[in-house]
Amino acid sequence: MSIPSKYDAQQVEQKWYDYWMKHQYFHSKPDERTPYTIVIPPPNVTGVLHMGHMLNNTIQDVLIRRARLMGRNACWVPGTDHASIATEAKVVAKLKEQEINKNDLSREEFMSHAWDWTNEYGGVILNQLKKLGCSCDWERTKFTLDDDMSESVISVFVDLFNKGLIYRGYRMVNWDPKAQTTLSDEEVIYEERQGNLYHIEYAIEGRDERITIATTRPETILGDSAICINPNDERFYHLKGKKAIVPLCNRVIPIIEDEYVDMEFGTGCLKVTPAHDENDKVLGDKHQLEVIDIFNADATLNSYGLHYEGKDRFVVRKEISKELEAKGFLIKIEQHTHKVGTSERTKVVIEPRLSDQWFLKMEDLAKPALDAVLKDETIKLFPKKFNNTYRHWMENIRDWNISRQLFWGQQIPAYYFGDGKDDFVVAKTKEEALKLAQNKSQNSAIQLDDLRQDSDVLDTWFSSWLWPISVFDGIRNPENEEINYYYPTNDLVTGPDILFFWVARMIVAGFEFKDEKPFENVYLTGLVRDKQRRKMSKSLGNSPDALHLIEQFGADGVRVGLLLSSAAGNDLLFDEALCQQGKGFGNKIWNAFRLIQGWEVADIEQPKYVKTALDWYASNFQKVLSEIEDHFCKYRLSDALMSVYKLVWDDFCSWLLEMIKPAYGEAIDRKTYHQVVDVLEQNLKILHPFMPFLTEEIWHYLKERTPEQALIVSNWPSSEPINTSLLEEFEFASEVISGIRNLRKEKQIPFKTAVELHVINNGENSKTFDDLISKLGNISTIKYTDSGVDKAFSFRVKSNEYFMVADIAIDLEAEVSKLEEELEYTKGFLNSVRKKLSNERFVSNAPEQVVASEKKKEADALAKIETIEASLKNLK
RNA sequence: GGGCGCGUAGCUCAGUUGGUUCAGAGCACCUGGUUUACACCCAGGGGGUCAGGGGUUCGAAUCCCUUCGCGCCCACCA
Repeated sequence: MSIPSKYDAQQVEQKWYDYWMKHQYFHSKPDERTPYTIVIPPPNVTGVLHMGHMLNNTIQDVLIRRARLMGRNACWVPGTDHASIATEAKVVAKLKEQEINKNDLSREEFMSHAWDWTNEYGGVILNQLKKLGCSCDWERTKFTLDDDMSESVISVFVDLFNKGLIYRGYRMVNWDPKAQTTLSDEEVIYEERQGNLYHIEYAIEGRDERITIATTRPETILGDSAICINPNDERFYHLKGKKAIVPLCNRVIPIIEDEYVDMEFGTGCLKVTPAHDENDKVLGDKHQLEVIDIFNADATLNSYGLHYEGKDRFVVRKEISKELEAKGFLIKIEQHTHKVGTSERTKVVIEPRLSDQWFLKMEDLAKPALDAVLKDETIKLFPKKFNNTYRHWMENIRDWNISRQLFWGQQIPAYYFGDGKDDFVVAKTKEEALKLAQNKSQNSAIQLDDLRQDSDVLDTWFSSWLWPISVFDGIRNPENEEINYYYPTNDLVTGPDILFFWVARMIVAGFEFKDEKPFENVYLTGLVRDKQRRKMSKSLGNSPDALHLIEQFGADGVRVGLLLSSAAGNDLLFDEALCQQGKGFGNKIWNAFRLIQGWEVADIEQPKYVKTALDWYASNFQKVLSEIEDHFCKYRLSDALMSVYKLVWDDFCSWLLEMIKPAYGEAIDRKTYHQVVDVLEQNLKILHPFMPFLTEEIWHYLKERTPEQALIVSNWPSSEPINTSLLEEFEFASEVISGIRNLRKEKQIPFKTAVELHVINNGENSKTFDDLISKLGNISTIKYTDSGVDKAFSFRVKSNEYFMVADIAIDLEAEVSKLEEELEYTKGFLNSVRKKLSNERFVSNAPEQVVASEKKKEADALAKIETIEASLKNLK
């Protein structure tokens, strides 16, 4: 088999992905093995792969591939989310291009357009994940609007309603006037904006006096139902019980008293507009004020808006302030910065609005979810710092507004049979609803056609909070084999931005519907940013094209590039150079493999030093392997990768292969060859989760393999005892080799020139590595002596002294001054150690170990001084 | 306004309970090296008052106080 000198990622990656798929290595079904399960955070069905997905899914694939190698039954469930408001917004925009207005369409017509869109663009993102190498069980692909998924959602709604946890309420909600739907609190983004504080005068009824209020929203005066003062405010004592007149509309409203009013802020009195402000609503309820809604659904003014009817709220704000000014009501405009709520999806300013909505009571549901993370710690967040954020949210949780005035989603299974407030029933099907309605109304004449289903759909998170359960059909069939086997899942990998939206709610759902946590560990990745720390976003255009990156660097290269700097929870500053580094690493591995494959193998004897080298590497491998395990346990994937990187690049390539590689033109003995191949195979196994394609390719070049012997389903290396003293001996030997290299460089003795090495051995090292020192340092012979060597270059490792004897003139003076410098430094060092040791408080207070180590330093320094002085004597 | 976190080499970050992993890693940079797997390489090297100040301690990047700078989350101040 001829081996290409260049690794062709494009072709190789496609080949192995097809191969894995063909042999169903991504597919999982319950068996006797321990499961390892991940459910994908379902991306928006119409989304395209961006850097965040790349990072997130690379991490999941690393975890799942490692678990598979460790003998677990690895199951990674993929899927997509219908993302109600986001997708609906896209469909609306697309329809607009075709000059179709959403409002002109029936629900059925709109849904048909939306499904067309979904069928056309949906799943593109999943195919892109395949390019990245993601080993998802594609046979399990789910969509949150699949029939079975929707059934689960509806069944959960009915269940919670019957438990009294879902209720219908006329409440102040966040209204998105563009999408014309409500939003949950979490979908509202508060932005600091420069605004105005308008001071407006209201006449007092029956008196020649005015009262001044301050507001940021002058247009809402048309909805005022009271003026409120603090009962303790002396300035307004005389106005208690009086009435005020709203400018322009001349409505007479009461002046009420409430301690809620901050006497310090603004003018110390405020206008109350119950329909358009949450706090005002509270005041309104308390004082039984009239609720006057002045807006239409699109935030234009309605008939209460007088001559402003039909105009947009912001237009009115400008115009009304001018009118107020002209008529002498506006007395002052102050600059004022305040936070404005905006829609996460449409970016428009949210309007607080009173409307009928569906809510889920959260307080009791949140309790087990809170304890699981913070008290029992049966669910662990990585990094742990998110525990605080989680606590804060869960302890201050508010009822969840789950209804949305959209089409794209599961329609709320509430059916109205009359005009009364309570004339509705909740049921899984219309048929069931009919029976309930007949019962409730005591009217058996009600027909199917008389039932009107609620026109709202459910919040998209109301389906995704069931994801870890519903993908295994655990809602509809709570005792099915799959849910019992795969649930709870193991790791969840997602961004901290949806910790509340999704993660917390999944935990709530897990305890409520399965009486069990949905996952054990939550790995929260950072946000991917560009080099200037800006978020990657479509609008900034700073997000590299994911597929293009894969074309450029190969999926393996991109995976490595992403993982090299992505400590959990830290933002990742993405730089293409990292992918280049990843690709370079692949090249390095490829060439190491080519080197080994290129050796001529002969039936000759194995040199003695080979065993030493291989034994050392075996122990070193074990040491690094345990480091890697440790990193994985802590979800420190970039550290794990860095350990593998250094193991393969430095230890395997730079040390081991250099140690055992035959001299130019010579063959390698058969035994060594096979042993090195074994070592390479062990390396490939731990590399595989990070670089699946390259490793599988080499794996099959090394040996003829059946599909059952593919790397993806091989086994993670087992842990073996470590020979620590051998590792220490190598450590010492490597310092000797560095010493030789340094001297060679310094004295310009080329590697080709063999030199002798004379050693004064003060008992520090063994001779185990001498052959290897000779090989890597090109030393003709190593001689052990008692006395220094005349006219030779020298260096020291610990207390040993090494003399390099070469046929090269020595600059005596330079050598002497170098030694003297070293002597001086060592003496200074000795001094500082002795100073410490003569400090009685140090000796009596510091632990024995520390004192002992200081004493050792002292002894070493003394020995070193002695050898340097001896050398100096030799030179002079 | 409240809470959390961060500031260590040019860059991105490690650094667990104060003491041999204590001043580190990768990248970048500098010097030398190419008929002998790989210049996507090899060998070597420089570089940090651990944000500033104060304190506790025999000993502080690590603990405490404080100043400065940055980030995130939460909150109804009209």
